[in-house]
Amino acid sequence: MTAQPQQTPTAASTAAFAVPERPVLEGLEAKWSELWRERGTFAFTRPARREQVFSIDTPPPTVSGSLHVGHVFSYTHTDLIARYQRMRGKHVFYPMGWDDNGLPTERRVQNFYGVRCDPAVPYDPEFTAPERPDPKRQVPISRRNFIELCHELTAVDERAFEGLWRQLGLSVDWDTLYETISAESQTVAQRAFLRNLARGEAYLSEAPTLWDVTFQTAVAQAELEARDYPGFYHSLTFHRPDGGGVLIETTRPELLAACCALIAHPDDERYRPLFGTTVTTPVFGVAVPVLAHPDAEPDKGSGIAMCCTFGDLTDVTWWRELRLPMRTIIGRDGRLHAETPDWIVNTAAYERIAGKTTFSAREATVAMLRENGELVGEPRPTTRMTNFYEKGDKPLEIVSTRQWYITNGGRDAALRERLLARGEELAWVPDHMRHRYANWVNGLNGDWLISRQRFFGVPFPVWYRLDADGEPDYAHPITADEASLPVDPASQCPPGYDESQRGVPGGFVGDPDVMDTWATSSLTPQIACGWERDEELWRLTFPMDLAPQAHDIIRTWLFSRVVRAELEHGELPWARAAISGFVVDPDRKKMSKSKGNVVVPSDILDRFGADAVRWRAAMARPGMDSPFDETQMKVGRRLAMKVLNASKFVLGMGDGPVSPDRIEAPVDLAMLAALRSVVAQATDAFEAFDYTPALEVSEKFFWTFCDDYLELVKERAYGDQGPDAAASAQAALQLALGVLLRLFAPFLPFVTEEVWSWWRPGSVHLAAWPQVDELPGTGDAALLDDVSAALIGVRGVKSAAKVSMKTEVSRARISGPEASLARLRAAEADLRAVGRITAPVEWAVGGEAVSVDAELVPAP
RNA sequence: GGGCGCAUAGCUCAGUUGGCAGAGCUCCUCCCUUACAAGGAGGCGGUCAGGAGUUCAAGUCUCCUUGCGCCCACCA
Repeated sequence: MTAQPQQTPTAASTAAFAVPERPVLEGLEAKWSELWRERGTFAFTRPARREQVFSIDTPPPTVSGSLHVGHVFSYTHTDLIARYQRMRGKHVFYPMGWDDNGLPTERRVQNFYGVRCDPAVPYDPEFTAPERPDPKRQVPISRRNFIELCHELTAVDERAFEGLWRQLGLSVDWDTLYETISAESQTVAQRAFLRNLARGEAYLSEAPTLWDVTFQTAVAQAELEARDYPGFYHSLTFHRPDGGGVLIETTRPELLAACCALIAHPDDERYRPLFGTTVTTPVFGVAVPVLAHPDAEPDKGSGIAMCCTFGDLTDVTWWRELRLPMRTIIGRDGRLHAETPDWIVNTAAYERIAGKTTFSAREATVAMLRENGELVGEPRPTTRMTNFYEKGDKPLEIVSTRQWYITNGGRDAALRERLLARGEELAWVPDHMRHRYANWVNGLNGDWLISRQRFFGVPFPVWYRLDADGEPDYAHPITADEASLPVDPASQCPPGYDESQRGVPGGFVGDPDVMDTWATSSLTPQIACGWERDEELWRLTFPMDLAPQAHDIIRTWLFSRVVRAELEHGELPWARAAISGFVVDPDRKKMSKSKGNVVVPSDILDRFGADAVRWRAAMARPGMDSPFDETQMKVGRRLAMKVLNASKFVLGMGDGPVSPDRIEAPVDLAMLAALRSVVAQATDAFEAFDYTPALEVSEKFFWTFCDDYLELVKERAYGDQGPDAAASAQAALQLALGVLLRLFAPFLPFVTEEVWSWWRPGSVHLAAWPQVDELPGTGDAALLDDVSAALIGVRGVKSAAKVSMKTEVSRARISGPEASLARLRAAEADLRAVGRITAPVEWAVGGEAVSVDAELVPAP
């Protein structure tokens, strides 16, 4: 934001209002965001009853990422609702959170400082990060040093985020800021976990797990992303006892050493005779059974597949349902085990792939197949969909590991039904988004894996007893007392033990893992609303009113919060979810850093101003994707500027406030009657959480107000028709402006606040949302339409003649339906003034619409 | 393959219960007018994706087709 000279509110000579000589948009963000902070304008104050509160479960942005224009839009959408509810008199509980824990932060710290966490390295209190980080050669540092760097960098990132949100004008209460890595959040996450554990909803299980070899951690189903991945089909020959061969096709020949069966469909005539027999694998000579399973697809490949532990999720199904042996060859680092497994017959062959990456092992295996004549034909290129961790760039492997899970209905039909029912109970804006939730819940294939083999996160508050051989007893974890939370089992002892017993037989060991980020952020309602920390706050804010977010995280954040609230409280965490669309590039593609089409939000805020950007955001309806287009920002900026100028004009005439009792002119009453309808429509739209029509209807009125009404009454307001006529116009103008500023306040918070400060006490954002009854209803709104039509007619004549609008009209005849003419007669004086019509208007009944015929005074 | 959404002016989008096709931007013409030239006024611009049906009447309701987007599934 560029520093701007303060606008000096110099009172105009004739007006009582503090209207600046030349109002400008520049500097309003800096001025008002600072004043709102000083005055605590958006501070949450606690009322007596829950119904007086409107509470919002703000998405905590990942501070290790960068905010893009899509964030700006969706956070603006929430702010529109927040500001409306506040003006409706609600105590708006609108916290901000920073999601700073977890793998994204670790990754950013690694890249930013050129370090990596190595738990084996001792803590170095003197450590300073490398001056010139080399991303290729990351310096190994201790866990504690690493976590310190995470805190250091997130603090910097969070200041930048806060600055952007203040510039955008989000009306959050910064005193209720939370961080997902804070001690308080850790306490909530650990407490909720211990409750889950006690109720049997959390459990430890050794099972095949989706594994990212780069980050060396397990990942959850919700974090998968299927991508196209190139590969090759290889045809391999397995050997039958009778000397014949069985042809199978695979894209992953490096898993041949992990093969534990061949599998075909039970009805497949080609392979029926083989079921129950044994074949031997090529290269490694391992005997494996030929089995039947309905998941085998006869028309895929050769119709018979090799099952390995594990190539894909189908392998896992077969392994589990057919009770096959576990033959793991890929380690957590993505390399093949260095030691030759005991099931391998041809050990010399395995030694040629031992310790290699999957890529090298594939080449070596194919070479051996070729040498043996067991490769049929040549590998054929193909592209298939492969699962990746959404933040990773290598395909996921499946390895058997011990992990913590939380039940989510993926393996429990009854729980799944309960969660589906919650999705139905929830109000969705827009409504069709509920299908995405149901779609996801119905597609779950397992419980929620929450443990990550990482460092910067919430530790599991459990320890394991070590038996006489030093083996952990995973079946009976020692849990922390709730009163002791948050705990770090890596540095604190379980109850009844001391530090000398750590890691020794008969002693204990702490759980080494941390919870996934989503496991903490699934508890944002509990964190923000003070669950078991602040009973009064909890009672006033939970369940919350609104869960705003974009549609990409319905399956993660939205669903996981429903799960945790259902398990812990047996109810929805909020009444309503409001789903924002994405900002896409002009080609309708999702914006992403890798495509280089990301628009930097601070840039557009600096160039167009926050009100203009917010205006554009508000034009994107809930759930609708919206292409980025700079020209649209200019329209918002023009509106903000118009508000400034029109307000200056309205407040600059006369001698200050004029009582609404003075309003008598039919034109004035007509304008106010039309505004009544605008207020009603805008209110209805906001009540349905549909902010776009609220803006559209207000804006449409405002432009007519400026272009027609303001022009029409200008001369009268200056006093050309006497003091009473002037008073009527001035009072109507002031009354309308007071309403319009409040209608625009949620959308254009800076410019409306600026104008409000010229003539009204307090903040427009704490003023009451306009009511229909504030405006007189005695006028005939149709008069305004007739006047607009007549004005367009007069202007049309002048425009067609290509003369100035100041050109005098010597004779004007207005024709139209009788009712319209009757209304227009009441405005004749104003019409003649704005149209520079020198003679009385001639009225001619006829036609369905108002039209104007005029003779112009020739230029001298 | 399953689910959801979208298709209206060159572009971005409105279009309530079926009742004369709209706005803004762009473009063209004009006007430096005492709130506003980062402005104002006027105008050009449509086979409502295609087809069938219901109806006095369909952009709107029903069915089909096509195209686009998103989510999920899809590693033999």
